[in-house]
Amino acid sequence: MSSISPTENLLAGLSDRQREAVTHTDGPLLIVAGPGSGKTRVMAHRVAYLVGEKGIPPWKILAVTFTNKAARELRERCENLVGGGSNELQVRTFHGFCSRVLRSDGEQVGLKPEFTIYDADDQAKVARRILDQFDIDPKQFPPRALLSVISDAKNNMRSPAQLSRRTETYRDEVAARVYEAYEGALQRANAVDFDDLLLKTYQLLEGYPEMLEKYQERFEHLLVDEFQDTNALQFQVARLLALKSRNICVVGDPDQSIYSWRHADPTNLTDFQSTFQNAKIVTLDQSYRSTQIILEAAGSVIGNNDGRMEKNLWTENSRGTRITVAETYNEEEEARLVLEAAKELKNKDGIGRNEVAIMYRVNAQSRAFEVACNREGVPYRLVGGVKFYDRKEVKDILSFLRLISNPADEAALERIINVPARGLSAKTVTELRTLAVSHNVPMLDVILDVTRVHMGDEEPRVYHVDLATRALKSVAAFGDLITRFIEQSLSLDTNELIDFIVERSGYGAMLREDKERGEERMENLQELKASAEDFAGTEERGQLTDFLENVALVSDVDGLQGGGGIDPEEDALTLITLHQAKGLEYDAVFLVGLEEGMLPHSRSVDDPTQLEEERRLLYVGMTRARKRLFMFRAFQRRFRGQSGSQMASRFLLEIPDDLVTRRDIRGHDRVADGMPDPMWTKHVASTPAARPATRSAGDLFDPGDKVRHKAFGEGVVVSSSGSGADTQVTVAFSGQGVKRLMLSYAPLEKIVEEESAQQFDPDEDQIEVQDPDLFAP
DNA sequence: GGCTTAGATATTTTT
DNA sequence: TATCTAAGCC
Repeated sequence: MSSISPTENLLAGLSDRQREAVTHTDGPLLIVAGPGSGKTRVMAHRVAYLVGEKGIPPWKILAVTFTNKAARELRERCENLVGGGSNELQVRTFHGFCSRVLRSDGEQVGLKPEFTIYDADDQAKVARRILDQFDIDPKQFPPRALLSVISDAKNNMRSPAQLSRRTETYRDEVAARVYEAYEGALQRANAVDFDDLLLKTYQLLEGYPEMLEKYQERFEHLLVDEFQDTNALQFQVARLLALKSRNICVVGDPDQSIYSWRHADPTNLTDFQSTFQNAKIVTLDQSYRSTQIILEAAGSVIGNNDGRMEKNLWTENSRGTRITVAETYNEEEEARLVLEAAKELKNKDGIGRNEVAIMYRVNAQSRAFEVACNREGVPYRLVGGVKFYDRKEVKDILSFLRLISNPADEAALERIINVPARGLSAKTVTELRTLAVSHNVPMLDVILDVTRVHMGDEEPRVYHVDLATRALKSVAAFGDLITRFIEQSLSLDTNELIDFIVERSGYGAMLREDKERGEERMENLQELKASAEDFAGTEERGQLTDFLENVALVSDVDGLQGGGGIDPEEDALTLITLHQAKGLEYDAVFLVGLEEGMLPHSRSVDDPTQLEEERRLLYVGMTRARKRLFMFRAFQRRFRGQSGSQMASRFLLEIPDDLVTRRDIRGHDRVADGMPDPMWTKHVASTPAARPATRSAGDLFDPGDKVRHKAFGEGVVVSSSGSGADTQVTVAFSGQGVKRLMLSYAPLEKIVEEESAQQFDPDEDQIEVQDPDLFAP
């Protein structure tokens, strides 16, 4: 314990606003925290203040975050401030907290304590099976889409019956039927999906007053992080917990709400204020992170969103360097130039690779950067990618564990019933399943019934299984295998159990057969074993459930790096999606792919609401940067094997010119070169007079000219912009709509008089300035 | 029962 | 381009 007064110590380095947020401990509090305003710091100090100054026991404080990473970080910072006893502090993710509640009190809502948490894969499998049963064509009703309707329903707290009552289309009706069957399947499997964790917790608190009281008594203070990304259910759970004490503190930034597609509902911020009347509002708008220029630019972009909770970020940091906006030819060059710039940052500005991130809208964009990094020998860290627990072999062995822990877990059973192959065909499995469904018992019960008789039990079978002797034999063998596993699970630590399963199930033998990837897969299983060792030593069945819960809820396993894992110490560039970048910061940030269709994403452009979310996404990206920000755009991009060219992102036009340095393909300052800048050329017809005097290929296409394109047929030029190789031509094709084409790539013919025309070679990289006379009749 | 192949399909994904 | 699924074949 420090000799200085704890409070003095705690509040010392805080701004007035931050201090206000930390010390307002009675009643509801809303902290609107801009990027880089020190919100984690405030939350940690608040907890420390509650414990140290207000004498609240740590176990009576519940802090909920969205990610495990955020939870870990907050916990660590609290522990540093609070010291002893802080390990009883409840810092959890929403789902982690709910899971905890349901493990101890879930019986009330129909859950046994060993319930399984189904992941997206399991859900899809359940849905597909139901479609099969109902004889619904999965092409017409993709399982994903149905699951999304189900998820919507759950998030609106609607039961299958309620959903079916408000169906409007045939699709809704199908969804309602599938929903009902889906719920039945999960119920039978003693399983929940992620939405259920929240929904069932809500139902528990809402429907059982003694439960509500218990948890309200337990948690005197509640903190909720990233409040702008909470969904309706999460808000309801938080609301119920805090209804009595009213000691609830939520922290969020509506401008960083980027998960509405996952039911996040930013109106929770206003709902919060009406639910908890007289909530104090503290706005943290001083950034300790970014330069003035970066903040100004980000501010002017986000300023284009309507109905915002106005908030002007400011900083005492230096003005900083202008934002570099660069345009490249294609994604390859984009990658090359980004790496070049990163190298320069390292050499000239002393910004190491660890402090540099490349951020993009969609995962597929990482590819060009990976290729370039590999070619140049630049180490990189790819965030995301195939997760360790998503690997096939890991999932397979986990399914054995799940089945052992929860014998009703049907998704697990079906995954491994015939892996490795043990003579249980799809037909056999269907027979077993049908029987199980009709008797409303877990499939494993039927299997074990067959096994029992097969092993010589005199008593006749309970279920009438209509299968050939050979199949029955296979079923019995499998049942026997699982029985042994369950027996072993009572005395073995989970890591030992994994060994036992791998060997006895034949999985190990199967991997040893596989010359190509077997070794690698076996190594992954060794890693799985290693991760289970952390849980060893406690009561066996409990440790198995804990381990499985951890696997289900804690997807980002650090220490379990798997493939592509890079030593955290290594000086490597970070490749990351904009979504994943939330909450992180780097000295230098490269935002790439700033084109219409990419950012904003093409699926968002015709919905103003979604468009605003795209803008927030860019805002999040921009505000990750401490010192330097680069924004890249490619003229042409290969996407799904096809290349096409897009206009520059509209968002680029929202950044004031005086905050920006523009560079062209060759890295030249465009303005200095006196070149017209296609990126800033608005998409309107240019008058001949506005074009540069120099004759170039671009001038060959004037508005009104007739042209022919290999794929699109004949059309009329609407406008052209840029010059030389950079020329873009907009053409209205009959029946094909208006297309924007890169002259140097588009196989575009000009129709002069009758048939005389010039064809540009689409494979030519650079187009030479053509003599216009060539086109004379 | 498992392998090969054609055909379709394609944001973001904290849990 | 890559990835997945269903169907087709041995």
